[in-house]
Amino acid sequence: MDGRSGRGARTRDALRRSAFRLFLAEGYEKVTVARIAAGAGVSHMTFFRHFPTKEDVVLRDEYDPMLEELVRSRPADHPPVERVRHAVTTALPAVYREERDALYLRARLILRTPALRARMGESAASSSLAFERGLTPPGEDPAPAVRVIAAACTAALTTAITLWVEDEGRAELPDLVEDAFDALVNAAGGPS
Amino acid sequence: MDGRSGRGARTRDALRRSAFRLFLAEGYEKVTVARIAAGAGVSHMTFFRHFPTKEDVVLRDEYDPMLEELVRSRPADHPPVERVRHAVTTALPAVYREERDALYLRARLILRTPALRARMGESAASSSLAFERGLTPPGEDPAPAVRVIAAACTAALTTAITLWVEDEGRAELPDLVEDAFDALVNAAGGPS
DNA sequence: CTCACAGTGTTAGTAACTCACACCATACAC
DNA sequence: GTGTATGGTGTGAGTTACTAACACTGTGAG
Repeated sequence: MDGRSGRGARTRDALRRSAFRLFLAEGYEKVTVARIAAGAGVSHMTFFRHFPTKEDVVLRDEYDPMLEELVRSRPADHPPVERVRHAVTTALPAVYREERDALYLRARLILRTPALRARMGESAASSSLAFERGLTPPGEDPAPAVRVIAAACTAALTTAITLWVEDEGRAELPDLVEDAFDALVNAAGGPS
Repeated sequence: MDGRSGRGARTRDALRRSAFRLFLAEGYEKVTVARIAAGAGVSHMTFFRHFPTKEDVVLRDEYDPMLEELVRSRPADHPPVERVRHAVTTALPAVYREERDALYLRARLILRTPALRARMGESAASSSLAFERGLTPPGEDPAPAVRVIAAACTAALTTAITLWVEDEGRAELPDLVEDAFDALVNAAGGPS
């Protein structure tokens, strides 16, 4: 049981905290898994029992199920992009108010570390899957068009986060996300 | 000079061929870099001089500059998605006729190998950059909206390839790409 | 108390990658 | 020819992410 309560979850959190503390202080590459584990008072094997790879400490997040539910909860006759957009703009501000700094530092760490940036596509794919599922009635397979749209929405979201980090966090992420979805919706007809 | 002629390019190609032969026969994970190198008659160090990682033998491609040029060559007052779409639907059929099988086997290998799938986002990012550049006048920085659109087009393209492989290559990739761009363009207003 | 079991530690691997440095082949000067 | 750059390659030793096998411990149920 690798669940979310009990001793397991506590060392898991300790490992994550130890990892971020070290990564932010010294950079991802300079920190070995052994030191992360030592910082959490466990051995390197325990690290790998909780996170399949070093990259996963940073990349894994838990937002997907929430996003899927939020998308599903919008009326099915609304345009799919709007369903996704509404889900995101509903969920984001709450998270954003609570953990803006942590969110920014994490995004910056990912985008500035080649090894992490390289594996970002995987997180994106998993968000995309959540959108696909939210847009599809339970039991059915997502239609090809739905998969394209889900992937495009994910691309918009990822681009917004990238712009946020390039801007060094001065702009407000929810605004950038709004702009990104606007750009996506206007893509077909609008001028360059 | 790691260019495209001379002894360097020859061993580079030999390494790529050796790698694909072994990967397709035994699977990506079972094959070590040392064996790839041996198959090309060189040492493992030579492998890493030509490809920074094992994954790069499969993931690196050379289409980006061509795509950028094709996008740029379309009139700048056309909608950006159409410029990208035209570039892709122009370039793809030629490549497709010549190397359909190689293309399919490569795509399948990537999508079915976790380590390669995980790093697909990196290739996607590089195609996206090519689109951004093609959509932006030289010397200028790509506008945020352009970056969203480029990323969305890349997502459409990637989704089409994924569907092609899931379909086991029965459908024609150019058709799937057309459908994916249709879905993208109709995303804003169309029904679910 | 005992038993079950999840969580952890130890040890010993494999394989991807890096570094330092020496070697060789082609090419061009003289 | 002989020298001499230079790009490509080999050797060998090292670091680190990750895996496998197996033994240990603490906690909770009966």
